[in-house]
Amino acid sequence: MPELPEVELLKEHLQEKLIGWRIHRTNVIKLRIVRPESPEKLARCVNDSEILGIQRKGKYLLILLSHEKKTCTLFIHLGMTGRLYALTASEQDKSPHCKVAIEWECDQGKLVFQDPRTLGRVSMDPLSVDRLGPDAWNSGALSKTTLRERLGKSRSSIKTLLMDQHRVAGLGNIYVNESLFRAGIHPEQSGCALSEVQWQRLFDGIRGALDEAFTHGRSCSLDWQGSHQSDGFFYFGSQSNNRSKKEERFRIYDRAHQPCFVCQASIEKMEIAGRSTYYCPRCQSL
DNA sequence: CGTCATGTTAAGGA
DNA sequence: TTCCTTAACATGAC
Repeated sequence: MPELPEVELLKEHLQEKLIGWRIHRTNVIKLRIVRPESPEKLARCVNDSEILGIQRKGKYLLILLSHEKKTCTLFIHLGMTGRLYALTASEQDKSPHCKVAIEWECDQGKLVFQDPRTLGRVSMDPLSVDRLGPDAWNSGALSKTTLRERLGKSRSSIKTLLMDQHRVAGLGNIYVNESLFRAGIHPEQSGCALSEVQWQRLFDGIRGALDEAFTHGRSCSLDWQGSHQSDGFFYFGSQSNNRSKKEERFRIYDRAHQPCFVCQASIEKMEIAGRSTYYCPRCQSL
């Protein structure tokens, strides 16, 4: 369920749980997840290695491994429906054992990757991550100026540009909608038409949308035992126990025909780049 | 039954 | 070259 905030919180969660775990076996159940190399090669590189660290870039999770005195990195993308969680030995009977795509058996427990739609990916190939633009949350990487430099020369719509991971990494459909609403910018506005004031507002809008998602996400338990089983390590979903939280979380996303929280105008929905786009016609006029 | 879905990539056309 | 749309992937929620 991942855009940048969900992956960031997952990273923090796994950092506390998974560092030092030793992988001894890799079970690839859904072969498609491992690309472009073969599942066999993945298993050779990962088995008998120790987890040294966990990082995030854009929507990718990076697992740093030590394997026979060398280091290597596992690149994990959760796609649309991927979930990753670690179960200690005493927690393993709580695992649902269904929809599992990959399992890593470790001395200390089990690392499980579930992905019903198999849009996610596990890879040793750094190419996709190398091609990402600056991370949207890393303030050393993204500033008002980098935003203008990377998006301001194109005539494409600002929404399309923000969705492009090669320009800025980490924002997806939800947080692009949220960021543009906060910035008061119409999603169809062309990148090269934004004013200096609008770049600043967009930068602040992105920071604000992500920051609020972190705050909200940290208030939700990611603990397996305390959560609904089918949504254990993520808080975004359509579970009934999440619905009220979802309404609190999003100011514009999925609120078509509802009143804008700022001006009460009816929120409109349109399609841009094949994705649902929500905006307030009054707060985000062209 | 039909519609929509947090993502990425390739293909084809203007 | 740039930029757009569409389809594909495979499944679940409603």
